[in-house]
Amino acid sequence: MDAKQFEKISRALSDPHRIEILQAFKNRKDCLQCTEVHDFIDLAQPSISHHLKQLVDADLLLPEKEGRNLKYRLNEPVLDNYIHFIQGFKTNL
Amino acid sequence: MDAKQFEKISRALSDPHRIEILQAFKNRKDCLQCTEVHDFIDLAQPSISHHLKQLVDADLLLPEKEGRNLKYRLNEPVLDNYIHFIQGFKTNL
DNA sequence: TAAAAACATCGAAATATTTAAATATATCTA
DNA sequence: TAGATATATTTAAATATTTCGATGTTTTTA
Repeated sequence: MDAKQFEKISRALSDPHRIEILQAFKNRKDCLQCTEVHDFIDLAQPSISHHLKQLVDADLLLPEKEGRNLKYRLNEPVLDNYIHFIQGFKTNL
Repeated sequence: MDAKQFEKISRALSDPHRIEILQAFKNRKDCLQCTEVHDFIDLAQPSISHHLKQLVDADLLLPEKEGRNLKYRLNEPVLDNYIHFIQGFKTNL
């Protein structure tokens, strides 16, 4: 992961609603539906669409179209790479 | 770490100059001086002061005053807590 | 003590982000 | 096929962030 991607992911992680969306994966076997997000976040539909787009653009969520619905999977390898980048800040001498 | 602190740290990490500052710790035994930052980042002094403040406010850097100089240490425990918060996004079922 | 050095703060301009209303598109169902 | 449902896009307003010049504070040094 390069610094540019790290920056983009960090920005995606720097909003309370987007954090809430990601936390919704904690108690879930796999996917999250767009509509479900609407249930637990008090924002207008275009705003939720905007936030999900940020997360997808940062490669944190992988969208899967199912008819007129959209399901999202968490991109765990990218999370791991992000964590690895942070570990690199640490002094190793 | 709560979501609010996670958000603040993420925001602190979402700027190319601040990432560059943190990366400077990689090849360093311990501290980083304010003046040194000025050497490798092409920004006016108030801008660098602003970015360092963001990092200190996010608790990522610990400032230590030494006369008229300021030294910074990386707050590794906070980095670890931040990483732990991210791990919590992962599905654990 | 006067000047220099290191860092912070204020104020303002440029730019980016968040939000929602209005509207568009795609898909499903009756 | 008409209407309903799910999601995206456009536009605009409100707010936040980044940057720098000017200036202030503190500490060192000549």
